[in-house]
Amino acid sequence: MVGDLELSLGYVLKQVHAALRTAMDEALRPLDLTVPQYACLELLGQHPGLSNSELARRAFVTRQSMNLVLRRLQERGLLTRPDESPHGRALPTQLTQDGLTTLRKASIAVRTAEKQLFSPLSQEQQRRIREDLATCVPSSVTD
Amino acid sequence: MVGDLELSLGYVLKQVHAALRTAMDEALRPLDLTVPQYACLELLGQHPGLSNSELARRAFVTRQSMNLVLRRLQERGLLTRPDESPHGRALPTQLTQDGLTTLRKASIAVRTAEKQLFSPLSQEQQRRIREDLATCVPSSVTD
DNA sequence: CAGCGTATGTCAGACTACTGACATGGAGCA
DNA sequence: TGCTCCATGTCAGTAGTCTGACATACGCTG
Repeated sequence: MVGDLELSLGYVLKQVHAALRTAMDEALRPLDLTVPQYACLELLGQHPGLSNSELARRAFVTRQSMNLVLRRLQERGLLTRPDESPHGRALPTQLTQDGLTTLRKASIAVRTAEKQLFSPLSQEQQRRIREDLATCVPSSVTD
Repeated sequence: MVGDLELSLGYVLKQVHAALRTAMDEALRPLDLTVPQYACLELLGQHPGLSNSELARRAFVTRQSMNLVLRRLQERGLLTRPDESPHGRALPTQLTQDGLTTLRKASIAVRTAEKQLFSPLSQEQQRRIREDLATCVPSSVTD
């Protein structure tokens, strides 16, 4: 009993997260992409050569789940993985030209949806929330 | 390409949400409760007599999913549903004494975990974030 | 050099949540 | 009254994610 659920930061966080998820789903549907798939592309766009495990950590899913995501995207020709590992067992992943093109479209769609969701807030408010919330994230994820 | 993912409010939101989810899972495990089950109990604690569909909406899952949650909790004797509907088809749900007891323990555990997660933020910062984020939530959910 | 611990990729099984569908009960209206 | 529309509860099938497990590859250390 938190008194009132609306007064719980956790509950409000969940509300906004759910709304964001729905908005992203709708924005990505025309591109035939799921949210995890988009997350994978976006991560690879900013950090080319990331391994399956690294992608999984940053997308907040397990290695096994990300593995399936990678396979689907590879079958669609959006990314490539080497057959042999250059070092250790990690297989560095790269976006293809098609992958980059799809990412650009998806990124615009998602950013538009996100922008609309947070439109009630000023840029200053958004910046403040982002910075404040970032301090709550364990640094192990940020590196 | 958002420039930098860390600068995307959506990504930070997802990070914090994932951290909260993990913290809640760990806090609830000793009580043998999942997050959706806890959400169900908490909602019933604050709004006794809520129907399956109402619970589903407020917990951000489908009616079908919430239906399974209710059954499990009913089998465990934490809540009761009437065999016949007093009005329409909606079956108003009530917590049992055991349900209330469990809810109290769970609520404390969750609140403690939540408190720790947001400990880097002052009360004033938490209040501000909560109010700001609340303005982004479609009012249809809040009613 | 051999052994241990750790990290990665992958396979298999179980579980959870979702989509689609159907029947039932009420409210609103011609 | 009879009809439509909507909300609810529930059943079945599907897809996604997780846990558990195993083999492999590297770094460290005695």
